[in-house]
Amino acid sequence: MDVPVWLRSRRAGVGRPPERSVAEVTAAAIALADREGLAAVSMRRVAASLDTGAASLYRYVSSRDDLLDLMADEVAAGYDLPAPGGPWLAGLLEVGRQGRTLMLGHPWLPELVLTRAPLGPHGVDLLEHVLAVLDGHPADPARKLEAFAVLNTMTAAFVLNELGAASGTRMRQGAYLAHAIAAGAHPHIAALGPSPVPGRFEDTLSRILAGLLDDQKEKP
Amino acid sequence: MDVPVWLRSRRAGVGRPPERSVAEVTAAAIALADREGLAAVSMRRVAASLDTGAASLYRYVSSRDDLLDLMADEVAAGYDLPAPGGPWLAGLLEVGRQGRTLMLGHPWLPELVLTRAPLGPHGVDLLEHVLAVLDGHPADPARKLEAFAVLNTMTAAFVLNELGAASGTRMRQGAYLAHAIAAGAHPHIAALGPSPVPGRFEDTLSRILAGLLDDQKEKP
DNA sequence: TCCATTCGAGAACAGTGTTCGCGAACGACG
DNA sequence: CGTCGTTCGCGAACACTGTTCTCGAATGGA
Repeated sequence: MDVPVWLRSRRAGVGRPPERSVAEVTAAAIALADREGLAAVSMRRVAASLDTGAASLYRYVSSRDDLLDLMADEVAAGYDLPAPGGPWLAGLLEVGRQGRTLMLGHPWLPELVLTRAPLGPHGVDLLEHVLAVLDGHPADPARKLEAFAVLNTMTAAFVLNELGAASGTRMRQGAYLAHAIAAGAHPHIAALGPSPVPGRFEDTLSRILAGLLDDQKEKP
Repeated sequence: MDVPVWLRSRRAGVGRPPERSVAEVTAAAIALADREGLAAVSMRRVAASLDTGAASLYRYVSSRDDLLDLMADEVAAGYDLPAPGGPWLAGLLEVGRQGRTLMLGHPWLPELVLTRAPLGPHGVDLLEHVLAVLDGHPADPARKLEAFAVLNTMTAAFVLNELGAASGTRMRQGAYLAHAIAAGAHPHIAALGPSPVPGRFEDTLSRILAGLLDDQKEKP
């Protein structure tokens, strides 16, 4: 289909009524991903967790990618957006904090956020909220949109690193780094000392957003 | 294997010599990805482009993921790193510029950079260069490492957007955005006007890096 | 000339996303 | 109640996928 997943035509009271709903399918896929990771979310496995066949899912979802988009947007329903007000940076940091919590609870989300940018209903709500937070700010609309994208991207990338450090994924790159140090020829890397760990999330995000938006010498 | 791809044991002059090399396999995979995208890089298709069977590739590469890591690092060989010197921000911006060019030439790269962080030999060289550029800078080692990660992540994310805008991928989210605007209830989004396009790459990157590193009130 | 060692690669396994087609189930209408 | 148009469920099939097993072939050093 050419049309986005979220506004496909609804039924017209005629014909056999469906036994399940898009929301149920999405919920099953999210539960499966939470339990066994994104790779386990195959049409057959999702269908099996609903006691049905893989082909049936295509009545609710037009492709696996659609299902992934639905999953991401559904999790974005978990944002608890406060009324905008107060300093804009604090408002954006709150969004980042909540995003990080959501992603830590659904470790498959960062990859989805980083590689596709589908903006379903809840994503649009989030964007609306960010724009509201930035309401009095003098920056270009384009720059505000950019700030929204940077906020999401950096949060996802940060959480991906956090999760990679928790599992042993960090070991693999660390192993080669150690080799590169031992081989000499990389003095600055060697001078770093023993694996300095990246800093706090909020501090980093705050600096980045401030650099992007808090420029006192705005273009006239 | 537990050990990274880049330092697996070399041959010992005994037995039948291999007919191909890791570099050849990597080059074939890169050529295929350039031509038909990352999804086309299957073991069978890469093998076919080398006139051999899929199983043979496992003599050079221990998994498809390994091959992807090799591809990413091989492209990173294309950086032309100048001697460090001059203002650090200009040095980092030059790295970003070159990274963007590399990624625009290999549209499958951003996804790889965003979702995995394997740091092969050329990635390590790049890190060494960035640390050299940042040599006199007073920031923590951890923050310098973070700046390196942010530089790569933001470049990849930016190029991914650029590529998505060039193809019709942008249409899909734009379509739903338009619907959200028409439905009311999102006044700030509606106030943005007709699809403001994100700003220039170097300007954005410059602001972000400056915010991250150029803080005059460093912690004592 | 052996022969340990390595390489090449066909065959097979256990999956994958997606499409087709048909029987079954339903709401509205007569 | 019976019919009818429409929709749904889903088994079967297709064209792939990554990976492993296996075994014959090739090789260079002794």
